[in-house]
Amino acid sequence: MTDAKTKAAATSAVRGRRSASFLNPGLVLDAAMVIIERDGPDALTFRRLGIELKADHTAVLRHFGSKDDLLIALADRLMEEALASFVPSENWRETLLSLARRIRSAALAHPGVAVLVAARPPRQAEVLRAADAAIGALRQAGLSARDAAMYYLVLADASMAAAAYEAAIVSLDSGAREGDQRAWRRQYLTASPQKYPHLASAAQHLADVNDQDEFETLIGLLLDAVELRAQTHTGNAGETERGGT
Amino acid sequence: MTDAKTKAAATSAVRGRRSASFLNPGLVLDAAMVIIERDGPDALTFRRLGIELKADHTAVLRHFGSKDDLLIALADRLMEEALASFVPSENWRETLLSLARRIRSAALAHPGVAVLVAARPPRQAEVLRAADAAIGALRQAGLSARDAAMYYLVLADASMAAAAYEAAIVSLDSGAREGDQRAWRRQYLTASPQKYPHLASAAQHLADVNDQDEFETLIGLLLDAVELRAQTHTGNAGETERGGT
DNA sequence: ACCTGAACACCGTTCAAGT
DNA sequence: ACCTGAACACCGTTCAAGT
Repeated sequence: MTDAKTKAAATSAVRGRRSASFLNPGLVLDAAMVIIERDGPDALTFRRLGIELKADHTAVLRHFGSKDDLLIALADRLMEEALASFVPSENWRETLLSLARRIRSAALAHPGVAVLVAARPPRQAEVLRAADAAIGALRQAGLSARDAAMYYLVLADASMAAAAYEAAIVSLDSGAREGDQRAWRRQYLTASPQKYPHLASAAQHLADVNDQDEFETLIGLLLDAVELRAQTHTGNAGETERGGT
Repeated sequence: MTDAKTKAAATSAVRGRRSASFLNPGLVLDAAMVIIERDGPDALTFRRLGIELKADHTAVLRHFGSKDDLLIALADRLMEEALASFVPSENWRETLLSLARRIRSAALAHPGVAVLVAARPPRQAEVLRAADAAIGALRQAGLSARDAAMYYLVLADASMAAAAYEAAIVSLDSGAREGDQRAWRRQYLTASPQKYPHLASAAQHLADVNDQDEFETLIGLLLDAVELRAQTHTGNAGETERGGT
């Protein structure tokens, strides 16, 4: 890192120019985040990047081979931002809850980026650290290595999927989002109590739920069930009773 | 419906032509589904629709005002397909499990469509019927109307989000998907056991998990936790102990 | 009432040319 | 070693014109 910077500075000094290149991957990613958060995910184009960076729109291709490469790099940056300040707690539930909340916060802080990159697994050391902490927490709860692996995947993917889903709705242009929301509320609030008695009796409660409560409830339910299974297995004999593969 | 068809037939008879219009919304949606499943979600363009329908690419705009309108109609069709054959079971867990599985099956049968439309709530009577059955199942489990509303949303959105997440990964062009998969597996299978002891001990188990087992585990955990809370509340006094609003 | 086709303002990516 | 700018093969959407 420092080495590369030094070398770049030396090169430009030798050439007697301000710099050999005024663009670098970090600057491109900064500009990409700015564009997405300011103008939405659809606004991320090479031509807009060119304007933002005051360079020709094809110059970016010297640092990222394609738009897909740019998206993968954005995924890494988002995950790094989500997990950099994470520290495992002594309490295993706290550890897992903190990870889930960090994923959601990062996705909602940059919904446009989250929508673009949710399906791309990051290639980032931070993720290994978080995965290790999460699996450790599940072992601490009393689960076998195999169960811990499965429940880690369920928790991680459920958090990612729920966060991306919320981000996708937030990322719709506000016109479409409000139209959708209004249409759906109207539909269940005015549903026939004869045809849909259960829906009608719960309709007002449905309208009252907010997204954060829903996410917290989702994670809370999953952790409750994990805790229940960990206790059951411990109570049985410290081994799962299901047969091997 | 029949009325409109009759009128259209009469018009073409009067005109002495084969038909007043050879395009209609149903034909356009059929063609859109064919294109997406055959060539991927990015291939859904008006020009490709024009070729598929043997019409000018702007003719579609006579039936759907914009591409967004087309996507909303596709969302409706996908949800209708998922829920049309659904019948509630006497067992509340079966009812909820069946709904979750139907959502996943529909999304994986048409992953390209699912990716495009996951964030758009459908405006479809089938969804009201399913929501009523799901909330009824939760009441049957012993939950209050408010808890049933919350848990319905959690279950429905978790199913949708997980199905859309899986569909998004399936929809990546196979080159990108395999590269992602390989990179991520390699990362945790070769992770340093000193730095990441818990991850290293669970790595082989992580590699063995398949997507369907993961989805079933997710829904199983959620239903277990819902059952646990329903029992707890019933045991207390038939009322939740938390304060109002 | 529906379809056509030209046109407009955009895309990502390639490639020869500059410095 | 990096940037430029023309070019190519695409997009969604509009609009005057046909039948």
